Formats: sequence, C-alpha cells, structure tokens
Amino acid sequence: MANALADMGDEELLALDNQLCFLLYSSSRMMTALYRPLLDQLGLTYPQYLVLLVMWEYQGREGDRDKEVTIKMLGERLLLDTGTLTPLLKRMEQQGLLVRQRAVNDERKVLVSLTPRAQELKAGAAEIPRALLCHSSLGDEELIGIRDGLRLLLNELVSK
Amino acid sequence: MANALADMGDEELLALDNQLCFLLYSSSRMMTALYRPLLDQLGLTYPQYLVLLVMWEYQGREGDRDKEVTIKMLGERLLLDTGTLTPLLKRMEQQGLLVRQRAVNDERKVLVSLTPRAQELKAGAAEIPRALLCHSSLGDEELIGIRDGLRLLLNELVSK
DNA sequence: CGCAATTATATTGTGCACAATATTTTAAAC
DNA sequence: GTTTAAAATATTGTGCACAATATAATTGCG
Repeated sequence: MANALADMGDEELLALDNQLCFLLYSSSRMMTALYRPLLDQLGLTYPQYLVLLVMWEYQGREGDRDKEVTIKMLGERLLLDTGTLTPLLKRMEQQGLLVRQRAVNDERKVLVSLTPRAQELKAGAAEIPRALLCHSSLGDEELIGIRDGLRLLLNELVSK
Repeated sequence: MANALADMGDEELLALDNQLCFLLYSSSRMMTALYRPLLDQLGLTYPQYLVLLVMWEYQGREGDRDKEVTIKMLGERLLLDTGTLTPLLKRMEQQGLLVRQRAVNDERKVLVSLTPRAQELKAGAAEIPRALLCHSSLGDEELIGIRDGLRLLLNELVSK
C-alpha cells in the first residue's frame, strides 16, 4: 500500500525518501564525491572526466570518418549545452588537455581533439571505476540491476 | 560476460553507458529538468523545493519537541553543507518563504521556520510528483524497483 | 542570385555545489 | 576559571548547469 504510487496522500507523496528525484540527486552527488579524490590525482573535475570518456569512445570507433568530434556531438552525448561546454572546454584547453579549432569546411563547427597529455590519462582513468567497484558492498547483480533500471529511466526522461 | 563488472577491459570499463556514475548524473539532471516548469509556477528552484519538503516533514512529526529546525538538520537530511545552504536559505528568506533566527539558548544555531506563504505552497507542491508519475510509461513495479535500488545505493554511498 | 530560416557556438547572468578558511559560541579539560 | 577544543554557521573562490540572448556561418527557397 505504501508502494502504490498512484494514490498516495500528500504527506506520503512529499516524503523525501519517496521522491525518485531526491534519490537520484543525492546518489549522483555522493557518487561524484567518491570519484573526486581519484580525479584530483589526475587534475580533472567530474564533467571534464566525462568529456575525456566521450573523446576516447569516439576515437575507438574505427568506422567513423575522420574521427572528428564537435562540441555539438559532445553535448548530445553528455546532454549538456554550449553554455556549459564552451567554458569547460576552454579550461581544459588551458590545461593542455585538448585543442579547439574551427572546422575548415564549415566554420560554424569547432573540432575538439585531445593532446598527448590527455591520451596518457586514459590508463589512469580506467583504474577509477575499477577501484570504486572493488570496495563496494553491493553485489554485481544489485549494481547491474540498478544500472539497467537507470538506463530505462534515462531513456524515458530523455524522450520528453 | 559484458556484465561481469570485475574483469572488463579498459575500453569497456570506460564506456559511458557502463558508468553508473554517468547514468545517475544524467538521470538526475533530466529529472530536475522535468520538475523545472512545474517548480517555476511556484517560484521555486529544485534545491529550494527540497528544503520545503524537509521542513514539511519535520512539522508533520508531532513527537518532536518544539519542531525546531536548524541549518545543520537541513544539511544532514539533504546531504548539503552550509556553503550551499546559507546563501540558498538567504534567498528563500528574501522571497518571504522562511525566517532565519539565532536560537536563544544556543546562539550558534540558526532556527529556520516557514512563513504562511510557504505553507500555502504545500498543496501545489504535492501535485508535482502526482503529475510526473501520471505520464510515465514505466510501470509502478519498475519505478519502485529503481527507487529501492537507489535507496540501497545511496545508503552504501553515504556510509563511506 | 538574394534573403529568410537554420545551425553551431559564444556570451551573460543566476543559482547551486563544494573545498577551504574564518568567526562566534558553547563545551571540556585542567 | 582560564585555556583549549569542538560545534554551528558564514565567507570566499572556483566550476559547473542552464535559461536567455547574441553572433556568425550555412542552407534552402522563391
């Protein structure tokens, strides 16, 4: 009865722990906090780490023509707009992690490419999820269940 | 095999969609985006809405002596520190949603109390989760499964 | 061709998050 | 009863998020 989401009273509907939204919000921040000390060692913030993940993903695909990555592509993958990405990428450029340059064939586009310095971070970056998975008291099945549930939810949320 | 989290290769470990962290981060932001137009009507941001939820929760408990709510209590419940809460609560005070005053018996504490104006928002606030639950294509069981999984995960994350 | 609409990015301004530090008040230890 | 430590909040500074707007390049249409 406490779980029939449809017909709850106001009190129950507004209970913090019943709000999927709050659970997502808190879990996300706590998870990022867990990453922080490890990312600090690499000199990265969490969103910067995400940008690298996307860049590595695109580079891995042999099929893509030219492997060019635009700001727009990053934004679509990370669900972020240029108001967030432009200053973030500028900071990463100043740290020598990437280069931004206008595309010659279409000067509206900005092509992002990683420097060797950023390439070298890849091995260290892979140690982060490995380290975090290790000292988790939740079992693999639990984690996979949560992951799959979140994939469904995110799909649902994006399509609105 | 793609799900044996322990022994993945670098590529697979770093894949964006395999990162619980990214799923949480994106889902949280997309969920907040869904709340935004509804909260706009109430003149609230999402963190401000959370503060109201906690205040309403404490007020509902007849047992609590004096029903006094300090900034520390809000921070513990929302997992936020004073660097976030102090300016946030000041903004809410300026909007006439709450009052902040030092406790007489312990002048380190700041007591937060809602104004009638904030009380009146409660009914409208309850309509928000109701409205969002309605047009979800995910079933109740799915949502409850995700919620329970996130409760487990958040518990795990907080205890570190 | 000329021009309106679209596309890609940049800019501005507000509000979080959070680390680091400071301030004030209370409690504890001697 | 001072001194010291601890507790509660405030302040400062950086980096996101995101709405709103602006700018420049390209496309499409009559």
